[in-house]
Amino acid sequence: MHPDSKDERNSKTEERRNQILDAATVCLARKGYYETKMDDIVAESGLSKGTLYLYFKSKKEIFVALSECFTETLNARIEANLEGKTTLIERMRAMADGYVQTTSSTATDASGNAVNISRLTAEFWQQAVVDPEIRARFIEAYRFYTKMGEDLIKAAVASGEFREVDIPTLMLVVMAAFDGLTWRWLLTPEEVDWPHAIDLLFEVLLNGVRAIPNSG
Amino acid sequence: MHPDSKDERNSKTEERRNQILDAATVCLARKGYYETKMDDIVAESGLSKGTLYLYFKSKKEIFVALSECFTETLNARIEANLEGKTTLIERMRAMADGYVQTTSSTATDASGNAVNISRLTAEFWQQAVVDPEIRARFIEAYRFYTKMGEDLIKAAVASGEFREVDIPTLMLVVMAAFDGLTWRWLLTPEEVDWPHAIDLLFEVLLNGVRAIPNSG
Amino acid sequence: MHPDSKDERNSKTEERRNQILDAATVCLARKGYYETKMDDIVAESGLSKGTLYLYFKSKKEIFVALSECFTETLNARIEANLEGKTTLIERMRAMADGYVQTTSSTATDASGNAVNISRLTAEFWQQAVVDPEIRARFIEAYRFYTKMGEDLIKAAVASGEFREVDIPTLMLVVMAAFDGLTWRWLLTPEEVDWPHAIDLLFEVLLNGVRAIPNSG
Amino acid sequence: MHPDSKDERNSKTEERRNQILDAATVCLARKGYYETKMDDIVAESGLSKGTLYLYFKSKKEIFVALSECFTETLNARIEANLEGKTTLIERMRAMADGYVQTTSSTATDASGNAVNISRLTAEFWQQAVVDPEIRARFIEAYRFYTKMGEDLIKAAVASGEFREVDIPTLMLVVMAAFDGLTWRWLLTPEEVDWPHAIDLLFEVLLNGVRAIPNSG
DNA sequence: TATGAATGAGAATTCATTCAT
DNA sequence: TATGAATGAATTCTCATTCAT
Repeated sequence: MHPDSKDERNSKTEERRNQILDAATVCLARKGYYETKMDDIVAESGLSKGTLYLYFKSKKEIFVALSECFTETLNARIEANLEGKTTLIERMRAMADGYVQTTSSTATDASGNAVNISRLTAEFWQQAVVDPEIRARFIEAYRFYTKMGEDLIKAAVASGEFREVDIPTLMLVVMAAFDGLTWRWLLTPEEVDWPHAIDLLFEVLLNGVRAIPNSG
Repeated sequence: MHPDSKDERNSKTEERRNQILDAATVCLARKGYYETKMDDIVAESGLSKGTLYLYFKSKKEIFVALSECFTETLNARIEANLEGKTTLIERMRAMADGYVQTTSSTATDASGNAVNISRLTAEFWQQAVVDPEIRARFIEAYRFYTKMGEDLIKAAVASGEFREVDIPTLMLVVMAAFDGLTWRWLLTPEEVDWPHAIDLLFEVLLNGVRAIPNSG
Repeated sequence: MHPDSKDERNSKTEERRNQILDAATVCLARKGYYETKMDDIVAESGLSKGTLYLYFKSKKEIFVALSECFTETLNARIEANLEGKTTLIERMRAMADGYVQTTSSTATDASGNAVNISRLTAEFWQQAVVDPEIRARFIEAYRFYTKMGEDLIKAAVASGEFREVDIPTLMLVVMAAFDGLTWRWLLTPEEVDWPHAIDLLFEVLLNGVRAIPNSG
Repeated sequence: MHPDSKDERNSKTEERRNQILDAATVCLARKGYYETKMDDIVAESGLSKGTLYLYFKSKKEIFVALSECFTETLNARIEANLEGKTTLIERMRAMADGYVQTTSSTATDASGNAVNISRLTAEFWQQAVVDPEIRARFIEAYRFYTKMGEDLIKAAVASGEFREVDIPTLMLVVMAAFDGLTWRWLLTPEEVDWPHAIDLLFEVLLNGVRAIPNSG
C-alpha cells in the first residue's frame, strides 16, 4: 500500500532490534547477565517492556542474539585485518589483533558515555558453560578460528619455516593463551599489556626460551 | 558440663561449616552460583536453613569461604607436588599438575555419587569479575603463583639455562595458557588432553617452533 | 463516487464483522474465552489488529456479538424444524433437535478444517454466570423457549392429552435435562448418545417408570 | 525434639492448607477462577504470597485441591443423608438433597460475611472442560454417583417396583437434570425452587405426564 | 478504512533472609 | 544451637488496547 513498505518495515525492525541489542550490550557490560534485569534494558533502550518482548521472546534470546552479533563483529574485524597480510606472523597477529580490538572496544550508553564491553566475553563464556545452545555457537566459532590458525601453521610447516609439530595441540595452547589473557585482563586490566604480551607470545613461540638452542 | 569445652565447640563448629561447604561445593559444581538455591544447599547438607545462616551470614559468604577453601586445597596440592622437585621443569610441572589435579578432582555428594567440580573454577572466576571481594582474593592467589613461577624462571636465567627474557610477561602468558585451557576444558572436555597439552606447552616454551634455530 | 453507496458500505461492514465473528467462533471453540487472545483472532481472521477494534470495541464485545449470533442461529434452526410439525411430541422433538444440531455443529477454520463448536455453549454459559450483560441475553433466550414449551404443554393439558401438572416447573426440569446433557457431552462425549437420550427422556416423561401405572 | 512434634506439624500444615483453601473458596465463589488473582487469595487468607506457594505450587494446584475438597464434602454429605434411608425414593432424594445442600451452602469470608459458594460448581465444571486433570477427577466422581444411582434403579426393577428400562440412559438423563438445574440456578436463582423441582422430577419420573396411563 | 508497532499495567512465581519456638 | 515456617520485594513475561501513519 505504501511505497517500499516491505523494505521500510524490515529496516525499521532491524533498527529496533539493534536498539535493544545496543542497550543490552551496555547493561551486560556493566552488570553481567544475571544482574541485568529486563527493566535495565528497558530503561537503557528507551523502549517499553512490551516492545522488548515483541522483538525477543525472552531475556535469554536477547543474550543469544547478542552473542551472535559479537561473533559477527569479531569475524568481520579479523577478516578486515587479514586483508593484504601474507606472512604467517602477520596473519596470526592480524587474528590476535582482531580479537583484542573486538574484546576491548567500547559501546556508547544512553547518556553518551563510553562503556567498556570487555566483560561481555566473560558473560558469553560463562553462559556457554551453562547453556547448551550458547555452548554450541561458541564451539562453532572456535572450530572456525582453529581451522584458520591450523591452516596457517600447516603452511609454515610445509614451507619449511616451522619444524614438525603437533598442530592441533599447538593451536589449542595458543588459543588458550589468548583466552586466558582475556580473562586475566578482566580481572587485572592494568597487568595485561596486550601488544607486549602478544609480541612475547609469538617470539617465544618461534624461538623458545632456552639459552643454548637445541643445535648441539 | 565439661564436655562443652571450647575445643569441642570449635571442632563442632568447624565440622558444621565443612558440612555446609561440602554441600555447597556439590551444588555449585552441578548448577553454578546463580542456579544454586539456598534450599539446594540445605537439602544437600542435611542441615536446616536456619543453621546455614547460623554459620554463614549470606549465600555470598558461603561462596567466598568456598573460594578460600579451594585456594587452600590448591596450595596444599602444589606444595605436596613440589616436595623433592629440584629442576626448573620438574618444578613447573609440579605446579601445573597441582592446578590440573585440583581443578579436575571430584567431590562426593550426599548420595555417595562423585561430582566433577571443574565448574567451580569457572564460577569463582566469573564472580571474581563481578565481585570486588572475590576479585581481591583471586588476585592475591595469582600474585602468589606468579611470584613462585617468576622465581623459578629468574633462577633459570641466572644459572644460564634460560636466555634473558621479560619474565613477568612470560609468566603472564604461561599462566594465561593454563587458565585458557581450563576454560576450554569446561566447554569441550574431549578436546583438551591436559598432559599432552602441558608437554607441548613446555616443549615449545623451551625450544620454539622455528625450523632453523636462531644459531646462524 | 457512486460505488460508495450506503448499502455497499453496510454490506462491507457486515462482511468484516462476520469475518471477525467466524474467526472468533473457531478460536473460542478451540481454546475458550480466556485462552483466546486477540492475536489468535487476528491470525484466524486474516485481518489486522486495528481492524478488529474498528468493528468491535473490545474482546468482550466480540464475545457478546457471538452469543447473539449463536442464539439467532439456534432460533432459526428451531423455527425451521417446527415447520409443519403439529403434534406435541413432534414439536418438542423439533425444539430438542434444533438445540442439539446447533450445539453440535462445526465451523470451518482458515485452513479449511472443520472445528467442533460445542464448547461455545459452555463458554457462553460460563460468561453468563460472570457477566450481567451476557446473563441478561441468556435469560431472555431462556424465557423465549420456556414460553414456547409451556404453550405446547398447556395445549396438551387443555386437550386432555396431559394430566394437570405444574407446567413451569415441568418445563424447567425438561430444559435442565437438555442443558445438563450438553455439559455432560462436553465432558464425556462418548457417553452421551443424544437421540437415544432424547427418546428416553420423552418416553419416561410421558409414561413414567413405575411398573404398575397408577390406574388401580 | 519436642513432644508430639510430628503430629503438631502435620496439624499446623493441615490448618494452613485449609486457611488457604477457605480463602480460595471465597475468592472463587466471588469472582471465578480467571478473575481471582493470587493477591486476592493472599488478602483473603491473611497470609503472605510466599506462604501460599509454600503450600501449593501454583494457582492451578489450589484449584485442584479445592475441587477435591468439594467432592469430599459432597460425598460426606450424601453418605450422611443416606444413613437409615431404605426405599428407592428416599435414597434418591437423599442423594439429590446432599447435592443441593453442598452446592448451595455458604462460606464465611475474612470479614465474617457469608458467601454463597454455588458458583464453585460452575468453575469446576468449566475447568473440567478445559483441563484434563480436573476432567479426570470429575469423571471419576460422576462414575461413582452413576453407579450408586444405577444400583438403586436396578434394585427397583428387580423388586418389580420399576418396569424394564434402559438404566444407564435413565441415570444419565436424571443426573443431567440435576446438573442443568444447578446451572440454571446459577443464572436465575429466583426461578429454581429446588425442593419443588425435585419433587416434580421424581413424581414425573415415576408416573409420567400422560393423562390416561398406558393401561388400555 | 486499514494497519501493526508500541504500550504498560498487571499477572504468576521465586527465593534469600528472618525469627519465633 | 537448631529449626523450618513465614515473608515480600523483586523478577520475568503477557496481552488488551491505542494510535500514528
